[in-house]
Amino acid sequence: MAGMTPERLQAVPLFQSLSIEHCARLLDRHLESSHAAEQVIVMEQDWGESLFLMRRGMAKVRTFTADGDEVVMALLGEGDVFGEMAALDGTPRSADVVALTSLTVVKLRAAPFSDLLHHNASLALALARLEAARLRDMNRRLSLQWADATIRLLDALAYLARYGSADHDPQAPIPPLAQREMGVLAGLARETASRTLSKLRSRGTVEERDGLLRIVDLQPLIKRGLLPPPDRKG
Amino acid sequence: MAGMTPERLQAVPLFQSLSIEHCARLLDRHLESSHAAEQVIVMEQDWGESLFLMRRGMAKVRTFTADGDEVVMALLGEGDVFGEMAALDGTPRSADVVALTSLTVVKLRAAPFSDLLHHNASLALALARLEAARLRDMNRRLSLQWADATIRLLDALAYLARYGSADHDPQAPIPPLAQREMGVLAGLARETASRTLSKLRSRGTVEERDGLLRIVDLQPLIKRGLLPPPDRKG
DNA sequence: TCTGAGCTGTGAGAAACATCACACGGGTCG
DNA sequence: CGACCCGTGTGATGTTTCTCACAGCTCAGA
Repeated sequence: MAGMTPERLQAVPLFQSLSIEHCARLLDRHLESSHAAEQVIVMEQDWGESLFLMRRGMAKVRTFTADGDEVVMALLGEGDVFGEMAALDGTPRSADVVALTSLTVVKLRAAPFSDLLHHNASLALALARLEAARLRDMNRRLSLQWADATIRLLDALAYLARYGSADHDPQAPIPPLAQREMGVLAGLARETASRTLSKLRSRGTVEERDGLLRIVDLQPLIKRGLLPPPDRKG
Repeated sequence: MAGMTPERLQAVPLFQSLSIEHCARLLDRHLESSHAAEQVIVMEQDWGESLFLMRRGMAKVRTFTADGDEVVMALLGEGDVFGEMAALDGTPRSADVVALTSLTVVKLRAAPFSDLLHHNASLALALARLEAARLRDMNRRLSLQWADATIRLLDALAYLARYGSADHDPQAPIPPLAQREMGVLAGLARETASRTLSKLRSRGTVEERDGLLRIVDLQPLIKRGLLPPPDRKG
């Protein structure tokens, strides 16, 4: 994949309202780097100076609770921007970002972004919309607290599928992850994830082909309002 | 309490960057209304046309899961703005707002707010910051999924205290709520909330005076990173 | 080819909560 | 005043999930 260009930056939803010149300014002294799965990309102390753009691949934002349990706060996929909250209000963040697949990220300087935010209402508005979308997603995840293991795992799989595919398709094939990863994402013990996955497979709700998992039947999620009903395009 | 004025609107954090004239414009044809505890203030279908400001009191934003369990997505206190997400992107919201205490809200028209957002970078930026702050709060609540009943309830109480007091003090006295309410907020059955509350009382972690609950010992929350350590002001 | 590490499947038991059930007490409204 | 409603405390029991334990498998490297 070729390097980052202002045109490619402008294609990112958050930056769509910016001129090419502004995009070029944001790319001043940027860094592009690739990482293997399981590598830690951003650590706690790195937040604040930079803004990141996922160029390719998938990652998770995670923290640990006081007693050492891992909590996944969000997934990041192609085109996602992160680190913008620290740039917004300077609050140090107690989370780090870890690659789930091999991936490429672009690291931008926070200062010019911050400057632009103060002068460009469209950019600030796009950012507010982005945060609002994330908030909606969190609301959805919060309501999963009351769901059983089956739904939680299925939702986690759909979540992985959406962030793993460029078009956010919940039925896209899911990159091979250890059951421990899926468990953490769904808030389940590894053993429970294993048993639940077997059940989903035997029911035909999910399917494994060439080592890739795919959700066959989205109905259980749609019924619970965890996914919008499928588009009926004319 | 007297009616709403542009000056009072400007005192709200979100609107601090606006001129008095702009604030006055936002107040064009606003409505102010009072509600008793447990009244539904905004219903699902009301979202989108209006922007709301909590003038006095406390409310909850709630939904129901597919199998009828209530989920509290957020609390709202004095000075909080809500309904802004629907105004931002027009997405209908599947939640309603219910008074927890007697309260007063101001209903503003979404259109002038939306106009202003497109032209005023400071306002849009303030909104983005607001959403980011809410996102942080949600991250915190998500990590509670792994905590036991005691911590969950204690956190819910601190949450109530902060939104019930003007200065966001987690040790402020908590308005009298039914155990069912506390349970819902903490994600616990009513009986579990009752038993857990007894335990907290007998341990001296919380205290009841004049029918008001108050958290005496914040340490359990601070230890788990659910509250920032107390300020040491000079 | 052997070895060890890490992942997976699965059983058995423990733990934490939910659920059901019911007694008690304080209001309110006839 | 008495019947009733609603909230509370608390026992008993049920369910779900976690935890511990272990065996089989695959793959990388000596």
